[in-house]
Amino acid sequence: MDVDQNPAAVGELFETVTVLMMRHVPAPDGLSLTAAATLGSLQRRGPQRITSLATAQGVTQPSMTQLLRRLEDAGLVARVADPTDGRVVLVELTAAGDETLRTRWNTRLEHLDKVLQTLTDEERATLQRAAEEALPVAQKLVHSLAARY
Amino acid sequence: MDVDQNPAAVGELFETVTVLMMRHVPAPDGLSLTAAATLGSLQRRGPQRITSLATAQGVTQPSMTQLLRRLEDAGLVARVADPTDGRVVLVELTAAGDETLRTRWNTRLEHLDKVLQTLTDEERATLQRAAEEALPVAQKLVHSLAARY
DNA sequence: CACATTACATAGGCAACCTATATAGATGGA
DNA sequence: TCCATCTATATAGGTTGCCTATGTAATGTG
Repeated sequence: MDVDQNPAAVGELFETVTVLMMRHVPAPDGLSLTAAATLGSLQRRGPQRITSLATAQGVTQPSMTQLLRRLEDAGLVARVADPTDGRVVLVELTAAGDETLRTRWNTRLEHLDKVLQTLTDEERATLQRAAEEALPVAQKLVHSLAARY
Repeated sequence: MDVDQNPAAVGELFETVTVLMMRHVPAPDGLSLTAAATLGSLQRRGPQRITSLATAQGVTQPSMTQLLRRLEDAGLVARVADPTDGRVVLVELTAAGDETLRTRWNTRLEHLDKVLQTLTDEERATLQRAAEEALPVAQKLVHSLAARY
């Protein structure tokens, strides 16, 4: 198969996947994309300051402050003072936040799985194979892009 | 490579791609995901009624009415009376809407391409190959899900 | 010690979704 | 024909999540 057969395939696939995930896979906990990604970052990297979280998610600091207030009201994150700098507020994931994130992931994965059942075995295998090849590359991409902080 | 090595690879890839597209690829025209997808539907399938567009995009009819008012104010769509049914409003893409959609696609593709340049040649080839395999399957998925109307 | 810088919070506004409801046209039966 | 009902869209009012502009407290610096 010629590699240059469809140079826009990556773009088309990415747009298609985005529509699929945003429109057709529910977020049962009502978490927005930014909220879920922020919790995910706290889960993977531990407590972080608000400005860092804002930069990593590509939103302004006031937006992140507001989002974190909602997440704190919901008991999913907690604010901790930074002992070395009185201006800084460190945000950490609570046990409830961790649990919510795990449940969200499971629920979305189950739903996606159900959606994938409408495909043939062969189509599913194709998708599986392609995903396993592409995943590390895509993760490297997002990681390098989110690392501006 | 074992197909069952990472059963959640599809889910992880799809979440990763969604974050990449929603957070790191700009929408220069300020079109929301729903707005762009609605214009795309009008471009591919021609004039449609408001209720159909709402169902296809998974939003309520009032939300679609409101979105279309904004798009109409921006000159991207036009309302046409249905000669056979006085209640119905058919919505069609204007020339400006068509142009906006093409520009959006090109801009986003260019940006994505720039982002992909941070990868090695080999990684890009892997992504390209995987995308070409997965694209038809993903398109079939979204099409069957959006076809509830 | 005064002044700039940094980290976060607050205020006010807009976009894009929602539910509930109103209105105009179509349709079907007495 | 006429009235009731259904259908397609519009309107009203509320929430979330983003924005810019600005305020405040802590830190660093000449």
